[in-house]
Amino acid sequence: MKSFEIAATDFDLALTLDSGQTFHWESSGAGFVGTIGERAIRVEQCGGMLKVREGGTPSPAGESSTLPGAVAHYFSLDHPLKEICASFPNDPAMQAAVAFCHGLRIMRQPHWECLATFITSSMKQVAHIRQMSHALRQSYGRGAMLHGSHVYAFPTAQRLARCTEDELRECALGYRAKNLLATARLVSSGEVNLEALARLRDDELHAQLCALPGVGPKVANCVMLFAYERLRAFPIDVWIERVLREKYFPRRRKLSARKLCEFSAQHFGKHGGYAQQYLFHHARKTTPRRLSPRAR
DNA sequence: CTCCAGGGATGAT
DNA sequence: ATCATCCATGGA
Repeated sequence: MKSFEIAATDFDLALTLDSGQTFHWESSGAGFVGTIGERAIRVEQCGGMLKVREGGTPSPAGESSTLPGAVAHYFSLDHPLKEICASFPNDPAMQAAVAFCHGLRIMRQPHWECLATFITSSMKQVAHIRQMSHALRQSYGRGAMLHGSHVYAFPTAQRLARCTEDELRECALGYRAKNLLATARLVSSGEVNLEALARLRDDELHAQLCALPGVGPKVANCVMLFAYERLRAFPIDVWIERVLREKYFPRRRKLSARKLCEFSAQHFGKHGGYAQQYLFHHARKTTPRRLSPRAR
């Protein structure tokens, strides 16, 4: 059981983990428990420091990197956040989002874990995506012990490829099960090499990801941004589309999705993905939830 | 009960 | 090339 601290300035752990880019970290007292790849981790922020503990069974393959290095890499503590924010356009919506999201970093997630999770994300709220992620992990992921409780890694493509569609449906995936299974088999067979895709240019990577079952432009951009460190990638979901239309094109009818995509690509610059994440999280956390029918 | 969610695949214009 | 429809599931 290893334990240590690392410095983390301009970083807000809770904000980052709650921003809708990863879906498996759970609160544990003042900290969080989850996995970084195959490693079971507890991490707690104390000012500018991260207290980290690694739990349970070491991974069978053995991790090549040191744990402090893996944590710093996973949370992208090396990203120059001030420079990134300074590159954003200077408009009111963006300023409000930046003020709201201080310390939010775009993480570097494992390729397969991120791809598989976002395949399950279509037409699902964040809470539902978390449920599906946990179900897949508990059913098919490798378990480890941490603080006397079980922590599960995300299942490998090889493991999911051996499942039936019905088995995946038991994790409440619905129609997404078919796509996840098909993509898992492509990755498992080696027909698609997710690590090799990292060498491609942005447009080529986007095209290759969109060729996978269950992956369209939006999911491809999420995977590019959250797993391949393509900080220009700008996923447009229902929230961001709403923000763009309301804040950047008020009372303009007939604005195609194509035009919104072109606008966001040119307006938000080389770190557009960061800008997108700030706008997304700000909108999601400040938009009042609809009253329940019962309350009215 | 209804409405909607970090969409994508498919088939019709 | 754009547009409509369907797809399962569960919170609010």
